[in-house]
Amino acid sequence: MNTRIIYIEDDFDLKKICESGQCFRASEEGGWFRFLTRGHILWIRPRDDAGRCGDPDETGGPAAFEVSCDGAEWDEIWAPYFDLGRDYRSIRAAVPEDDMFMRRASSCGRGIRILRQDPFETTISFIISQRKNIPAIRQAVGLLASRYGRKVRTGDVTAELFPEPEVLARVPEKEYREACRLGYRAPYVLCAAQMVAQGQIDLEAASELPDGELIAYFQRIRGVGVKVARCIALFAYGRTGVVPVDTWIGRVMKEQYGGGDPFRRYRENAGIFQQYAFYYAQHERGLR
DNA sequence: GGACAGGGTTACG
DNA sequence: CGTAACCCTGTC
Repeated sequence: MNTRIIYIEDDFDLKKICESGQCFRASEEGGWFRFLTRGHILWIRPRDDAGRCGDPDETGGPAAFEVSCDGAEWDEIWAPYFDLGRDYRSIRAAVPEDDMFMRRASSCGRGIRILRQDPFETTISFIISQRKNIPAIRQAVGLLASRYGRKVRTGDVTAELFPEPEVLARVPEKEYREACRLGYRAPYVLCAAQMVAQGQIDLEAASELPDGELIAYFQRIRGVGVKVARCIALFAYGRTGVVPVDTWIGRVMKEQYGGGDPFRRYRENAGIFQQYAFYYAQHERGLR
């Protein structure tokens, strides 16, 4: 594989990004991380063993990464995908002294980025996510990709891209139920794919809408409620002020803030802190 | 191997 | 506005 070296100055932790629960098809094999989006595949690994993860004082210079793509593809596809135009280090540094939970959470989640993912993939993935845990979501989304996605090849390794709306719109609901194990979500997925394929949902035009209207627009899809719509806004359209409230975040609000909303004060970065809090809550569970 | 919860949403009362 | 039902998978 032809590779080149790129440098990243800001927070950037591949493992945490994979685990952060926004993307369900990223993977790690033999030290290489694989990401997929919009017909592109990226293999990336830290150049030095520790990478940024092992930099406790945050004063180190840029971290080096080996990547499979050329410079143009990095700039056009992957830098926006990883939201590299945003300074997460400054955002973390601005947490007030009084918010100890968020100081711990953002420190623990340092390196996470809010990915700018494909809107169709994000919509389908988060419809599937309801009442599932992360391993189960990965399984279901992977099944869709392996059955209906176009294959791409890098050397002798192949991967399946996320399927096109037109393809998913023509799959019988029965097949979603029985072969893809989607259960009651089967009609939701079919409906969403059909609305996108037929242009009733315009994923391009949606990007022009303000946050509230964008969320309402996606709730027109059956099976998309406020939580999933907010996930789409945050993870596909970069609306970092939007906070999806799931059971984990709900628990944090109840147990750490007496039922109050700890995110509101962070305004346009509230969604980023939501992601730190989500990661931290999951991480704590793992350590119990 | 059974119980329980899991990145919710819809359709009822 | 609260609540049951929805289908299936991980995890203890």
